[in-house]
Amino acid sequence: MYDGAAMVRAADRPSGNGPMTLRDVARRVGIHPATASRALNESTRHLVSAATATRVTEAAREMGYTPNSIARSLKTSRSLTVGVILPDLTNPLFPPMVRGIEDALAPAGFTALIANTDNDQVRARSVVQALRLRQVDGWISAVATLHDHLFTDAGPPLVLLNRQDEEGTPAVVGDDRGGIEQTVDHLVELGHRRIAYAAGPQAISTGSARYAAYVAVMTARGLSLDPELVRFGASFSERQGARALAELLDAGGDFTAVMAGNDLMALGCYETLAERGLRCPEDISVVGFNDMHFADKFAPPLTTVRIPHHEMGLRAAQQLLAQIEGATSGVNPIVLPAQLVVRSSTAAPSRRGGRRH
Amino acid sequence: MYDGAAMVRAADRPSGNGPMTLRDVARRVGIHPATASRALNESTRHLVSAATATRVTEAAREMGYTPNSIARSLKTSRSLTVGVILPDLTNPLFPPMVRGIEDALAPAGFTALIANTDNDQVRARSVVQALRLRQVDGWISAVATLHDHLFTDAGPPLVLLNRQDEEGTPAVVGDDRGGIEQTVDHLVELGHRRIAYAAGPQAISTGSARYAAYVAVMTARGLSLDPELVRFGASFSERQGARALAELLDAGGDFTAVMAGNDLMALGCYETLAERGLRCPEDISVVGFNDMHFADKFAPPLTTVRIPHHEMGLRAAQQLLAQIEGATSGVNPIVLPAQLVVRSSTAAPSRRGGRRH
DNA sequence: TTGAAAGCGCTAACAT
DNA sequence: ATGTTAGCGCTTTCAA
Repeated sequence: MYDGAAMVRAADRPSGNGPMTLRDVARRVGIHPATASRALNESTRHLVSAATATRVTEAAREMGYTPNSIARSLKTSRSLTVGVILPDLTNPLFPPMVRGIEDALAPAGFTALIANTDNDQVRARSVVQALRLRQVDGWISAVATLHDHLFTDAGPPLVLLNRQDEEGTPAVVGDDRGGIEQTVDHLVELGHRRIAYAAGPQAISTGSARYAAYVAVMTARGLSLDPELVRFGASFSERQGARALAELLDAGGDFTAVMAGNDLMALGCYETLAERGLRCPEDISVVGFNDMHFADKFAPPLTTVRIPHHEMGLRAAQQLLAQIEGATSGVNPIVLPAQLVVRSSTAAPSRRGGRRH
Repeated sequence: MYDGAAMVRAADRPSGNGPMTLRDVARRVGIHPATASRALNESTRHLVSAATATRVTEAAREMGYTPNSIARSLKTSRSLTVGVILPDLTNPLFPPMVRGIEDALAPAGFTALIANTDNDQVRARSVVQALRLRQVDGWISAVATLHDHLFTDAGPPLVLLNRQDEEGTPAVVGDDRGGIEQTVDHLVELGHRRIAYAAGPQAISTGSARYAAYVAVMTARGLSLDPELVRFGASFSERQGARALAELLDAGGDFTAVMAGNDLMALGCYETLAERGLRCPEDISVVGFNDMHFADKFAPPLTTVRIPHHEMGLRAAQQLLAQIEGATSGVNPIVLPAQLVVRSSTAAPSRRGGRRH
């Protein structure tokens, strides 16, 4: 029989003097640690008599016992952690997604380990490595670069967030096509016909998807697709947005509205317009993408496409949890609806039918 | 002798089929796992012959061995993780701090576990509990509420970030007093005399510290401290900033400038001004605090006090690491310099010597 | 300098 | 329904 039938030394801490351990609880109740373990775990509680179950839970509570998750992980080889790889936490796009991820993970007892790559391949490798050492049970990645194989070598499951790859990796994305459609239609309704596109980097899936959507929708609406109406940014940044619009203006495409790859690029467009003495929206309308935090606070408040960031994080985490549980991925990718938010950066083109610079 | 003298079965994986283990490496080299452990760990490498050291490191690299940090943690009772408690990740104040924390932690092999409290006491308890279960080796807390005792029960060390308590807990903060001083002097130089204060919540240390600094500096400069020049917000939010300024205007204090508790509140002030048909800075100058991301993009670009967010995170993490190593805390709190950034939300008061509403 | 043995705290297979 | 046994992978005395 287990040695602790008669017990309770001073302060219920028969063993050492560290934190409470399962043995301590078991000894207090006069049972075997394994039984205590069964009583304390939801999934095995039914293996134990109701009476002992309550006695154990009670004792654990009284003694302030908290299970050692490290020991549990070692035994079960599950860390109950998920690695979340982000290009840049300071981009306001991501915090709401992180919140969504945490909200989905917490009820399942999982914790997110957040890591920034800083848009740097080298740093990306090192953070992934660091998290791999921590034995994460799964990955959520929002890093930008296509075709990376950081995770694929037979590691734990991966879900992509706000991006897709070409190998059918499970992914949760916003409806880029729908957002662009609404944007073009909004501009057309205002009277715009020549609509320029300051595209994001084409190596990033959202960049290429949105550009493809622009091409498709413009074509479908019978609008001009002149090459001088499109310029590409090398990254989703203000600087690249500013540069792209500057090039568009220099190309003389004679447009009355410009759609930017995302909100940061739209902000860059604002800068270029200011530099050139052009007004938004009077001279040129600007539309962003993402409806990031504070998009309504800029000058002028930005018309942009809202994608449900929080829900995207939520769904990505749920999808990942399902895979960790062994589910095979269902519909893929999961596409969440986009919604145009009209603010003050778009208006009917000026009477003169074009801008001057 | 250890059983693995003759070894190397297929694929160097004599043991099961999971990931490489220390035993596998040892077996490959023909030594005892303990020796391999010593060879692989920086701090014990000197206990082992240079020859074996290289052979082991070599083998480990070739075999793609990565140590199981869970097992290591169980043995050493150190998780090499730090819990970071934030009120709200979506507040642009925090991502740069998080980056600073990560930058300090990574070289030491530590990982940050980020948790949001959402400004909610209940949620705070639950996230702290969740991280406690993960056996974090230390805490960094930027949560707002004073006098909370979430951590104090003899747990691992705690460093406060961007806040202080009254018990001398190690803390890293910005120089609120210096920032306010520069702000007041800037406004005075522009010609302002009646300067209102839309204060942050006084239960939060930054809120009360900045308000106290306002009182002290105004007094020192011989400026009016009329009660109708001060209103308090219940939180550091746009809504509360808007409300505070509305109340100030209604109180008729006849001021020409308003200092806000932080940038978010300053943004709220913008809203109220717009609602009342007042212009910034022509009618009323506005100053924020923090120089958060995009403060330069608002309408008008916000004059505000920059505090070194990244460095604050860095220093907090360094301080924490030192304590984890057993160091006793040195100078406390660590106060990092603030710097007024003048943009376009401040200007000389209008000729008429006051605002009208 | 290396090997042997023990054990961190927990859970799971097996036995009763 | 409960106890026994073993072991997750590692580090750390202790001995040789």
